Amino acid sequence: MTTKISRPRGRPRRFDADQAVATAQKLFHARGYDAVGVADVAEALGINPPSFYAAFGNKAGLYTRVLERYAATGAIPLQDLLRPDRPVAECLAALLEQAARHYAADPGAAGCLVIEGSRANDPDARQAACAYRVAAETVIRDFIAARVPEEAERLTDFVGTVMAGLSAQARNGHGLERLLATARLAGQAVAQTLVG
Amino acid sequence: MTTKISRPRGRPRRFDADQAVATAQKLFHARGYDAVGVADVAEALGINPPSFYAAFGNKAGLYTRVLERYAATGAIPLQDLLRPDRPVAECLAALLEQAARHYAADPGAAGCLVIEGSRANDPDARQAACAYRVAAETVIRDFIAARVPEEAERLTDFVGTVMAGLSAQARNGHGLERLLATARLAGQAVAQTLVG
DNA sequence: GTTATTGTGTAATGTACGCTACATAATACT
DNA sequence: AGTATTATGTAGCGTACATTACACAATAAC
Repeated sequence: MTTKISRPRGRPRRFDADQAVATAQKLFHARGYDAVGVADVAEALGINPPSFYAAFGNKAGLYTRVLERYAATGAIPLQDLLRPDRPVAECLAALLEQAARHYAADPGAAGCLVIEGSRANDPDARQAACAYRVAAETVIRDFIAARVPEEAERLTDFVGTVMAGLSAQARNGHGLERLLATARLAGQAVAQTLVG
Repeated sequence: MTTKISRPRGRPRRFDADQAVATAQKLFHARGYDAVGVADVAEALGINPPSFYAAFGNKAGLYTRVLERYAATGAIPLQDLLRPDRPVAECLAALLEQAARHYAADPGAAGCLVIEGSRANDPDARQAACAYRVAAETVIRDFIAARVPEEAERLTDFVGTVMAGLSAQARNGHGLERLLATARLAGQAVAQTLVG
């Protein structure tokens, strides 16, 4: 007995929607939301625009699917890095290091999908990406506030700023070594703050 | 005897080109290169597209004029901040603080014109902005290398990353206080590096 | 005054993009 | 077999944008 529910009614799709989202994610990550056209996505999937719109509604709809997939599979695992049983400074330093590795991992990508998506010209896409960015910031802020409440705002802003900077520098061509060196320096700053 | 050279030949312009560049700078700074259309600029200037193209060639041509003006009048004065007679850490901290103040100064603006322009979708505009960004990085790197050569690469990357992050956070709505707090924390990290 | 030169205004062109109308194909249900 | 349902393919619509053709206006040189 497999998990396959009885086949749906009409003509079957010629393409897999989840794989389409994965392909679109690569495109959006490499070129940014605005620079990727629906025609580009359709061509990459080997389908025509109507099939695309029947499956995803519109371009922004596809993007929300991409963001969901990124959050679920591709994003930095905040919950694993920000552990209540380890020093706050250690966790934040690990987060910054992980960000550096993450942004340098895929040479075809350009920074963080969410951070860069927050700058899209399309209002719908921008708001969708911003929501994920704010959510991530909230997780970080809450983590810090539970342990060092008086530094939560300042450290959250600092970490967020450095991550945005790392994403930008990854887009500017910085490789793993340079990003990592920058992230470690920032991590030391966090540690210094939490000691003083 | 004024500086006015003899009037040019044909019909005089109805608008002042330099003031037009200033107006366009505001638009580009507030909305970004891609989001500002030629029609927007023309409307803001009270002229029609042909007058615009006669004066500036094309949209990218106007943008190069805007960048020149920004570098000459609106940008952060690197030469004043990076002084050979003061400690390197002090200068870099002052630079970061100045960046925070700069990006928060105009609520209508969105970050650094050059840094944000480096992300434009239009290749011509992007390359033009990137050239200014690279030039600024070179000034910073040379300044550090003349005093602390072994840290020049690392500190330049760190300062550049934080500035890019500050510009992004300014776009995200961070005000002067938050940007300044972040910049000061980063400045302390620089000082810490140059002591250790 | 005439002519050459330069800017302006109207109106349009070409192109790229998001999106869709419509006829047709492929499948499940009866 | 027949019908309802869903997807596909062709082809196109509407819009926004950068850019320009062309006739006309304003000025300097002669």
